[in-house]
Amino acid sequence: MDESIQELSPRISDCLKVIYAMQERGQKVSTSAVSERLGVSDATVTLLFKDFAVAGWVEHTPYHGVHLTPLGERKAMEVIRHHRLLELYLARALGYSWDKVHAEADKLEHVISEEFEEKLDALLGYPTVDPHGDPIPSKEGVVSLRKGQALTAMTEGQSATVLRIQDQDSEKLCYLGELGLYPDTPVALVKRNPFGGPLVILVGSTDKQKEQILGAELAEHIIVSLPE
Amino acid sequence: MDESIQELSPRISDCLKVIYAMQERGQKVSTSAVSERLGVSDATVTLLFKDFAVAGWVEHTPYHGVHLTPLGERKAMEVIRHHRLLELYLARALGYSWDKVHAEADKLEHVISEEFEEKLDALLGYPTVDPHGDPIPSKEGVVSLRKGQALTAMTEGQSATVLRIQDQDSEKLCYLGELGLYPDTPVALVKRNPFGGPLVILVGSTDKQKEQILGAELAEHIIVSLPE
DNA sequence: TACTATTTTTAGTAGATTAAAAAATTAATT
DNA sequence: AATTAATTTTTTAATCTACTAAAAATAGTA
Repeated sequence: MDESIQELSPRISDCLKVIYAMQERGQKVSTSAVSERLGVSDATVTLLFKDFAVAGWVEHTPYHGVHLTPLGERKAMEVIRHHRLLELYLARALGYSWDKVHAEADKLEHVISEEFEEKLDALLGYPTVDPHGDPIPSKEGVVSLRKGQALTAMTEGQSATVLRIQDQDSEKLCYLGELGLYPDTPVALVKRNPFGGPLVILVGSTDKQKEQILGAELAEHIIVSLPE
Repeated sequence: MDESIQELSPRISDCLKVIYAMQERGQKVSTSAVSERLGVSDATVTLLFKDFAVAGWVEHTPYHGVHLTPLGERKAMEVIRHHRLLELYLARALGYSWDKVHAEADKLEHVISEEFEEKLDALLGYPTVDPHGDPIPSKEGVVSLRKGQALTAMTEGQSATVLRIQDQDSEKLCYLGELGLYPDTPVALVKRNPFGGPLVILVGSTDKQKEQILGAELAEHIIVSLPE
């Protein structure tokens, strides 16, 4: 009767996550970009795109990639909610460092029940952001997007607060942690070197600020919010 | 080079668990008995038995089933340790009722990392029994078996303590919970009716005992320890 | 128009599973 | 004991799913 996808296999939910993440950053969601991120062949992604289109999760324009439909976005939200709730739980309740939560959550998210999710949610006090500052969608699939901009877009002398880190690479996160660059940390831009050169920033609250140098590559993935 | 099984797929670890559980109860581990418990065909189990034999986990006598080698027992212990640690964690930390922990642990046990296991272990204070009274093997695969006997083997008038419940059926556990029959609960046998009839028992410590009637079928799976 | 990139299609591989056939075991009957 | 019947297990051949390499189609570009 129903030809569409019923249960979300790990591959399917991973693919949904990738599509959503790319779309969120305003990138074109092409076959090759997704295949590279998932570590599978292009052919596999083409087939996934077709299945997703049949399920009504994406609009698929052959040779031009996909973009999520409202239904697909809801599906993606379910997956991302599981993932981010788990990340926060691992960090808070089990003492995981923030650079390790992603990999563990990636495995757990495929098997936890709705009941498990609800218990986590309650235990964490119905949180709205994960350890990287990424918003946790509500049960209904609503995200409270906090407006921000890349650290690289700040003007010299400006102050702001770290909102989120859009990178899940363990080593990079580990390094940023050493610099003290966690969500909710105050930062100020001292100097931006030309030609995509490194930034000089002040990290921490005014009483114990520390000057740090940060490559533009990394800074691009640090989202900050300016005070009104 | 190495033909033997490297990573434990869910099917493989589930099969190991079933073999161990049957062997622990002194039952013959036959193809059909295992296939029924796993919900797969006999042919599948025959193939699994062969793989296990090649890996050195079981002695396989064709047409006569398998029994675990010391190596196989160690492998089974790893799987069971994961499972029982998770069960206890779900009950203690997330407030799961004891009749629900089994199903959730069954899914989680296949994906958790060694680091996750260690964090659970430490957080729970290096426990030795799970919510059903089943022993949690140590990291080295050692189980501290507490001697006991089925409730049905008690003599009338005798007192004892519930040691473990050898049943993972959610509904049965739920019912036993209503009767107050948890591990460490004192019980006394008042009367055993003939021909496998129901037992009359006293449940709870002497100040607030309650008389209950219990079918022999259920009582067979309740293991108690007699005082010295 | 021709060349390069990317994407899709096609045909086929590999792993897990099973239905059905064949073999072995067990139990019953003579 | 020998024979038959019933049961269980194993083998075989085939299916189904997820995946990919290579070929074909399409899009973008000089």
